[in-house]
Amino acid sequence: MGSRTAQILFPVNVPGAFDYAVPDPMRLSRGEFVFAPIGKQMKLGVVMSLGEAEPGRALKEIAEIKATRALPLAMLDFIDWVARYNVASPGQVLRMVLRSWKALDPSPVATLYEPTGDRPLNLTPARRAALSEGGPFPARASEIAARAGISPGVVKGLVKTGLMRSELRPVDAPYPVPNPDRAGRDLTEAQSVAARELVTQVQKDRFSVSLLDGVTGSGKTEVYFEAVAEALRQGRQVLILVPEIALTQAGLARFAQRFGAEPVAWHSSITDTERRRGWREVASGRAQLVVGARSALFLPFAKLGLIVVDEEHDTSFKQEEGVIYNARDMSVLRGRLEDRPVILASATPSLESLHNAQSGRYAHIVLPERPGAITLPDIDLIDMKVHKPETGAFLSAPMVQAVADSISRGEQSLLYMNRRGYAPLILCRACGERLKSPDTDSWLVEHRATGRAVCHLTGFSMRMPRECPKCGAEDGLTSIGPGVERIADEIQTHFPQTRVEILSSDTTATPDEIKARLGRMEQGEIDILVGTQMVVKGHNFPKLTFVGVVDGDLLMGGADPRAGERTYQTLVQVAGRAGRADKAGEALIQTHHPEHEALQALVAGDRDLFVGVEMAMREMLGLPPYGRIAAVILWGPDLKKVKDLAKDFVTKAPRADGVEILGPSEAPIARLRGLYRQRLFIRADPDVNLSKYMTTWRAKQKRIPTKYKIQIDIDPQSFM
DNA sequence: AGCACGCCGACT
DNA sequence: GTCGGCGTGCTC
Repeated sequence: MGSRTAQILFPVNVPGAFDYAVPDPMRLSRGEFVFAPIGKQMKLGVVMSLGEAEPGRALKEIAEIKATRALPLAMLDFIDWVARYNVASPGQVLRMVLRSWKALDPSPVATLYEPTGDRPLNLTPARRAALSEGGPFPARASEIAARAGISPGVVKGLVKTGLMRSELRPVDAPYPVPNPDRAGRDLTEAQSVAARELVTQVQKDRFSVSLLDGVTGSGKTEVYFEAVAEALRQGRQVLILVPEIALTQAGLARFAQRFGAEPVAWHSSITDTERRRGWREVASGRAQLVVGARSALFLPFAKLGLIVVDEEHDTSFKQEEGVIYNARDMSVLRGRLEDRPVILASATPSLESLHNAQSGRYAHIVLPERPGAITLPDIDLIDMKVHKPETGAFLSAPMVQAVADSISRGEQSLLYMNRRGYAPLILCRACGERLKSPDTDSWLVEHRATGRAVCHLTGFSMRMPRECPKCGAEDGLTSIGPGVERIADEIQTHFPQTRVEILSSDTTATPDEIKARLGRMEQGEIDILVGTQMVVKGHNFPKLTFVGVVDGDLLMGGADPRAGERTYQTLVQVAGRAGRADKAGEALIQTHHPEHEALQALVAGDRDLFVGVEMAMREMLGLPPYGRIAAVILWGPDLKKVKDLAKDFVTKAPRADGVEILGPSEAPIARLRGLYRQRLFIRADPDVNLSKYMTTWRAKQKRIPTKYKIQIDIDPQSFM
């Protein structure tokens, strides 16, 4: 008779799950949480699978089953697949799933107090205050005390007199239930057709991917809301992934408006309490609507009905640290494992998704522009080789003129400059020294507002020095190049009477400040807004009619094969800010490369033109979506050792047809936080299983010193 | 991820 | 002499 075993996965970075003996009376199922001895400690792990013991192999015994809800089985598969696809250990993936350990325990309870409603007689002032000003009830004694300006002891005293009652309540209350049948906005005929198609996919009750492709103002959100409503009607849960930047109160409000209940908001900076509550409510199946950043994909949904990835092209879906993954791609994977539909929505879809739509793997649902809706502005290019600004200036004459025209019409302008601070480079005229971060190969950016020199990669900052730290020359330091602060200065000198403000993460650190500034913009209290990436999303300003892109070339060049695509996507979004219902706005883009196809397509308003040219180029080079890429970054404290490690690692590459290896070479950021970085590139034909290839490759590398790391990035988005 | 083991320098 | 620094290796 064979005894039973279980494979237990621990949330630690070991290659896989460990085998344990299941003690005889224990009833155990997959997904359950158990305590088991590992080394000298007792750890919490998850039962991945059950089996029969092979004779003659001594195994330790599982100690105990934890009394908590088991992980859904689809989640176990998902953990395994995510690990394999991204060349990570399943333990690391489990650790992402278990970000909130406390969620496995029952909710903590709090004592809440409320008035019994008995007629108060002869009350002391403190007691009267507690009853009249302590509300809303029920509440904690400390909350009532704070509101009434009394001490918590008074509240407890009222319980003794019978004027208040106390009650133990779980701290983690259920979320309000969304109502799918609240009326949404009226849909046009084209929108209804698209919505019906998506609803049909939800009703089919199995895996499918739909690319919802519609320009700004085509009502994408309203259309996918219909599919969300259908999944909610089925009593299932819906996950909507949005870029981190969209997770503001304003961003969440539209979900609350449509479904009459605040959704679960999930992102990296929610409090522990919210995280615990959200995790538990999602795991129980009670929380129905989750709006979150990429990490929400690892929540243990009990009955997932639909996943929506909004702005699917957005680069913030790529996790760049720890387990490196792309939440958009992992959404499709999860949809497949759960056998549920996935919707990818975008005004500027990624070439990967477009390719999948064209080849029929995804349903392609195209929304036409809505008549009477916000229309895209007229877009023109300014050739900076022709319209050179004066030395030290960055705005060309046509750009300044366009702002002047907008001001004279009493309208607003937006200048887009995706660089924080005043100047990206501080140079010594005397000796040529460029100010750098002490342990990182990146220039310090001058921030004039705070008088500091800042490293944008590491956060290092110092007081802006008066003399050159190298040669000591006084007043030799010069600011080279523009940032938002400098552009704001420049435009202000052109128009001293206008109200110019900056919107960047430096000038507006808190959500309240952002809200306030956007509010002033909406109210027309700002004439010219100079902003970074922060201005791109959402917000429509009715009086904004001109958008100027200060540097249309910023994203081009370098090793990034998606630079053209991202330039196009960003500029469409930025230019779209100037859209108006009654008349088209205007957008001007300053560039040194007016011939670039991304810019030409933008001017022509012809996305297909750009996509066609870009696809042809990708196909010729065998790049995504016509091939696969991976990156390897090797880093450590000693330059020579990192170089040797990289060379040695390359010699271990398995032989395979259709795989090319480039490098090793110095990474663009050659030194980061004191660590030297070398980089490899791998390009493979589409039929190569690149994840498997990289796994085999890494297995050939024996252990390396702990201070050295080999990081594998499947389908890299960042090329630094 | 922990935890132990082991090999080096600064104290009682 | 030993206390403890952290670099290295292992956990079914």
